[in-house]
Amino acid sequence: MSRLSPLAPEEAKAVERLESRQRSWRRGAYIQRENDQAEELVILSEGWVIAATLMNDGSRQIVQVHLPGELMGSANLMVPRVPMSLCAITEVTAAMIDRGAMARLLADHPRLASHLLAMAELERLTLADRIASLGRGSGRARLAAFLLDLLNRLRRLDPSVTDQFSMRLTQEQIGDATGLTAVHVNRMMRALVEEGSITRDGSMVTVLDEPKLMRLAHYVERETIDTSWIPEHA
Amino acid sequence: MSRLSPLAPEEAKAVERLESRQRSWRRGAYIQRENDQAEELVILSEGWVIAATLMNDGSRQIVQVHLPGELMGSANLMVPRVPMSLCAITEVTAAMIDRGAMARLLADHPRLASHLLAMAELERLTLADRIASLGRGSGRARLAAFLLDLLNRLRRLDPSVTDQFSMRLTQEQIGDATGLTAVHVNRMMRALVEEGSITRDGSMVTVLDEPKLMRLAHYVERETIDTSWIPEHA
DNA sequence: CGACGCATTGAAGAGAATCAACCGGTGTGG
DNA sequence: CCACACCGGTTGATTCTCTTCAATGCGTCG
Repeated sequence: MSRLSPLAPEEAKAVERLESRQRSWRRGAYIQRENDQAEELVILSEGWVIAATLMNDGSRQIVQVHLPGELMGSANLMVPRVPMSLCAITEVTAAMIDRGAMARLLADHPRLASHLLAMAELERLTLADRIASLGRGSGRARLAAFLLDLLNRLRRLDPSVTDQFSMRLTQEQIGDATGLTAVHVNRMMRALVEEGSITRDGSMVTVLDEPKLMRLAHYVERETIDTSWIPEHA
Repeated sequence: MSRLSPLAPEEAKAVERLESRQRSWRRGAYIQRENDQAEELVILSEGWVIAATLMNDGSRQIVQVHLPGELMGSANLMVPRVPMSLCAITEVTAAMIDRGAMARLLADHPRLASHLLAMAELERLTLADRIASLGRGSGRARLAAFLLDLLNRLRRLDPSVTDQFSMRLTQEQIGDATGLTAVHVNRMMRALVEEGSITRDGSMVTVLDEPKLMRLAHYVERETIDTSWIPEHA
């Protein structure tokens, strides 16, 4: 959260207290299941988590891939049932935050609502970009957008990341995220390799021609967010 | 906004003052253009507006259809450039809200940030549903979901709406929203008519078999939002 | 060793895009 | 007032992307 705009010391302390209740999950475990009673929000500290919804024909759509540091299930604050399953796709540790505790936090530190608002708006933009990618855009384009999104978010997380990262999703999961079948993901991945955009070595993906990928994906780099509108701390 | 949770009188007054600067646009006019300097948010009072982004291959993706009462371009508060064009598809009147005025409003009435947060989260859920619809789901399913979404939102807006509404988008625009071509929208629309799910008369669309449409669309009715977490007004 | 998860590859089929033409209504300028 | 252009909807024929079904290989783990 502090990446957006500095917190006052007592705000930071209050947030930290919330994060004390850490738990861990192994690969494949569900952190929250769709339609469960929504009691808690989750802050991801280690590992990758997917937010997905199951459709009544058995297919699955992965709506987001969460990386460490992100707040997950923020809608749980205000809906009675969990809208999307959260599933650990690697070893995961995360902090569970009670819905009531979150409400108290906002009551005690009203300025934090603005921070959450900024995060929510940012994610809304990301989702809008994903809608554009899914609605228009070939399989190759969707895949390119998906890879670039992951790469850029990992860069923000760890500045030592340059042009490669370890893909922690199976091709089946990539398909569920991009709206393709696993088979087609495989073929498109291969196509990206053959045209020289990327290379692969095991789970490692290296981006060779980023401008080309960006063009292919219609990728828009979202500019840094302006936080000057967040009220000053008293 | 007050539909979510009652506002204190002085909050309501402050919000109303913001909405005083009304303007109107004719069909087809742009209210905001992608990449413009982001100076203002917009509250829609009359008419329909689409939020769309243009891709570099010339195709367009409509991310949202805005109905009266909605806050549009809320991201403009925090990004330097308008992320998505707002285009009037009917006669439109709306209130322009200066970004600075919005910031002052949040500073003076910090509780309102919670309200905005609730609205943002709600829209995030809507966008997530749209992602699921676009990612998985045939043309018919996407179209069904699109129609049901509009119908249900119009119902919330005007309780006298039961099973029909006037579709204000052209088939080309429906295609841009559902990720299909205009031609295919036409065929799928026709298919929905032939299977007895809907009928059409001019721009009027009547839903004949709503349960069937909902099954087809994997439609999930989002439950009412819980606002008990919003801090009490002092 | 055998089961299983995951990546890979081939062949066939379905769904959607593309290209092209036509139609009715509406507006508009001569 | 009419001719014409234009927009939006409709339809047919063709092409292509992606899915589906099926089989194989490879590494890991019990």
